[in-house]
Amino acid sequence: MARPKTEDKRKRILQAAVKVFARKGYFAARVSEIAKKAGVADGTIYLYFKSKEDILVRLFDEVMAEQAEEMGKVVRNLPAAPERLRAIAERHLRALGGNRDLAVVFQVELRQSTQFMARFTASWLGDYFALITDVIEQGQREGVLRADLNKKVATKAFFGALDEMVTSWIIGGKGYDLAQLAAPVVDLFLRGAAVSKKSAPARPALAAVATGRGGR
Amino acid sequence: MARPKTEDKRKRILQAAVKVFARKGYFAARVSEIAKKAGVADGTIYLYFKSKEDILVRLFDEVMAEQAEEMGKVVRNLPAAPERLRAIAERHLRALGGNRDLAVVFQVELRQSTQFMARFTASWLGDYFALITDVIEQGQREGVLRADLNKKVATKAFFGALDEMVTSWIIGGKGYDLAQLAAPVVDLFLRGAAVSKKSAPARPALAAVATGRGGR
Amino acid sequence: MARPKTEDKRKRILQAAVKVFARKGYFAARVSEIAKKAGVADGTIYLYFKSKEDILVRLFDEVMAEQAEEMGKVVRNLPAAPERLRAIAERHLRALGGNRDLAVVFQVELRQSTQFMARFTASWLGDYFALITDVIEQGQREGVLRADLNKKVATKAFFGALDEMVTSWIIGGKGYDLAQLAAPVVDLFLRGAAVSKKSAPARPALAAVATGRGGR
Amino acid sequence: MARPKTEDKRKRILQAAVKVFARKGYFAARVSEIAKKAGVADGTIYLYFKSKEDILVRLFDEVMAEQAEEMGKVVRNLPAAPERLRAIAERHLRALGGNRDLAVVFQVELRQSTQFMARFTASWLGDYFALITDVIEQGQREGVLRADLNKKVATKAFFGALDEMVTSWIIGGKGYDLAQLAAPVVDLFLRGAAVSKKSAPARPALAAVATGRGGR
DNA sequence: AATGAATGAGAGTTCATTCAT
DNA sequence: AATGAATGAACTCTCATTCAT
Repeated sequence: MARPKTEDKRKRILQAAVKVFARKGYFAARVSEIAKKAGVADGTIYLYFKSKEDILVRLFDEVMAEQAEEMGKVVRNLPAAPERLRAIAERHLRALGGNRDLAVVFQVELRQSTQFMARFTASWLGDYFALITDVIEQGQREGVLRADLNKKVATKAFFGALDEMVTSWIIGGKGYDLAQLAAPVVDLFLRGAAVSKKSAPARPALAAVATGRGGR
Repeated sequence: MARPKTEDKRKRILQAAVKVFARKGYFAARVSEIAKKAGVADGTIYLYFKSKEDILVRLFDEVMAEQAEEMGKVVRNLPAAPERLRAIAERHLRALGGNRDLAVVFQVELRQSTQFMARFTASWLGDYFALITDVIEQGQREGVLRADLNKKVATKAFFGALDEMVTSWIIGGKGYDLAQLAAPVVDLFLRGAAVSKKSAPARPALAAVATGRGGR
Repeated sequence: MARPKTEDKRKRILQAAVKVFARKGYFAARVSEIAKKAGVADGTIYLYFKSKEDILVRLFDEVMAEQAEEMGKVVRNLPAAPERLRAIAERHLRALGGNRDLAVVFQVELRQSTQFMARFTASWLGDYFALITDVIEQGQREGVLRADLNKKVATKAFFGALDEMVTSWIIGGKGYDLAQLAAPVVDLFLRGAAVSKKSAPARPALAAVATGRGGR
Repeated sequence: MARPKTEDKRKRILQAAVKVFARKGYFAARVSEIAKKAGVADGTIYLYFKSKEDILVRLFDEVMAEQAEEMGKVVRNLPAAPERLRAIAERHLRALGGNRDLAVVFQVELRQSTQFMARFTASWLGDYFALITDVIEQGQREGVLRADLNKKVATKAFFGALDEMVTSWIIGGKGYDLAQLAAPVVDLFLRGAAVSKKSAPARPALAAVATGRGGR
């Protein structure tokens, strides 16, 4: 029964870290404050993590591992590329929209330095990008996505759009439901902003859906 | 001509700061290193800037003021919304793609903290977003952009896509020409990733899938 | 007995500070030198004191608290005003004459600024003045001290005389016994410097006491 | 006509220094602030003074030279020791009571360090003490002052009493006339605080003088 | 004589990390 | 495993002084 208590402590430290990093920023965050919030002694943190930076790294890794697994499941359960993209967007926005502190850490604190970013890109973010690229590729093979699309550009544009939704949501602090933006974002990604040259007066039905909210 | 030497010194400090911030990151950057690289004494920096943070802030403000002005000119000289978006994208990518160090500072260092970000958003970034939103609105009025588009979401998606191009370019370190991505990004933004349903009889089945509902 | 080591460390820092302040002066004193002399790390000082200034303030407060208590006891155990004044003078001179470094800190370093002085006056020095004034008042009521005396002026003159004995002793550096000056100072304060017009050939006994040494 | 302007500048610097030292304290005083208040450039100060400390030293020396001369005159013009002491006290208190800023510098700033104090004592203060001692000695020879008095102790007590009047006046900040304390202080010094045992009815005339006012 | 931009040495303080208990 | 007192390296900024003009 030693493990559960131990695991509990580790988790408490991680949760405390999310809060402190989010409120103060990684550099201004004090290890002693994380310890205090986690209800452990300063030194105890070093029984579970190598260093302050290690806390941030593990945080990212663990959240990402969880997300990656679920993301994989979700995608596998859907057949067509558009639905898959929609599901990805929704998960992405729901995961971060559900925990503002975590979102702050992911959007802001994890981007402290080129080295940090390069490292994360190399590990999890690379996988995420690969997942999106795969779906796009599949869409192209199946003929639902334009074959003349540059896959990499499309992948980055897709991710960049989602990423910006999250960042704006954090900064805006308006508290709207982030996940609701999944639909309009994916719709825009698929159909584009321009009026389809041959399409008639546009579909009023869809318009109603796509409009709606979407705070800044 | 009263202080060419003085202005020169100020500029040298700013340029040195870009380099040092880019290589070390804002926090790890040492004021003394900036001074050394600028060829001035440590104390001299404080004749031109209030603090280390002030250097970063001025850097951002001055680059942004310059960009904002040129961005305004560029947009005013073009009539249609699509061309304007293309011009914005090109300027955006060219401005950052032309100076990797500056790009690093803008993509990474300036996003150190929510406070920093909120502050920059409030000043220049807000104007930039407004400019994009205006162009989109105009396009909607003129009937070239879909009227059922959520302007804010579209603005963020547009910016987010560009932003991610820059970030990926920095991290990739591959050294390709960033500005070349302007065309595909804008094309994707305008036409979308999906195959246009009516342009060619297309595959009805798949088209139905791509249309689908508006999501959630 | 929970923290003999801790208390010991605090005391060692205070003692080291007295020495360093006395030799170098408050401003020129280096925190690192105090730490070294106390046998602790620089940072350790900040576990016990808020700042360099705080060391000085605590030093004063703690010495004064101790002195004030003993001074009160001494005075309460003596009935007549003259004896009480004599006891005060003796304690005052003995307290500072027993530790030259401490005396330097009290006579010189603590008077660095009007703010410092005002602050100390407001706290302990005010109490000390009040004690002296009380004794003088009592003497007047009892008819041993002249009723036409301005109490406040007398209080300041009494304190000023003692204070100057200490200062001169410090600067002179001759190393005589400061406490021996208590008798002549109080004698002068009580009887005055002038020849008592009606008093006969003067009292040889007291003269012997008042003369003695007391070099500057 | 070069000299007057130059002398004027030197004087302006000295006057500015008195104000700044008094308000900020010697250490916190900024040379640039003195320059600004004197209406000269920072560098100009170094044409007239060797260093910041030199300003303080000159300040003291010049004021003291002036005072010493006048003090000498005053004393020479009076025959008896008691009158001379009264004149000294009055000059002392009037000189400092007439210029609070100067008084602050003399009472507080000049006592920054044992070295400072020792130095000043060695030069002017030593002369001042010698003057007082001489007068006391003379009084003893003439039989107006007690022969059994320790001259040095009496000198210090006399000076200390005056010194404390000034310090209290500065700290109190009440703004009463400092010079008015000369009479009661000297009266106390000469006649003492105790009721003269044999002079029963006491001298009403002197009593009236000794009472009077006398700020806090 | 006067200027004031430039210099650069210098120190208080913080805080991640360690380690004796 | 847990503690938390102790460590000490590290860094921004200030300001007396200089010197080219």
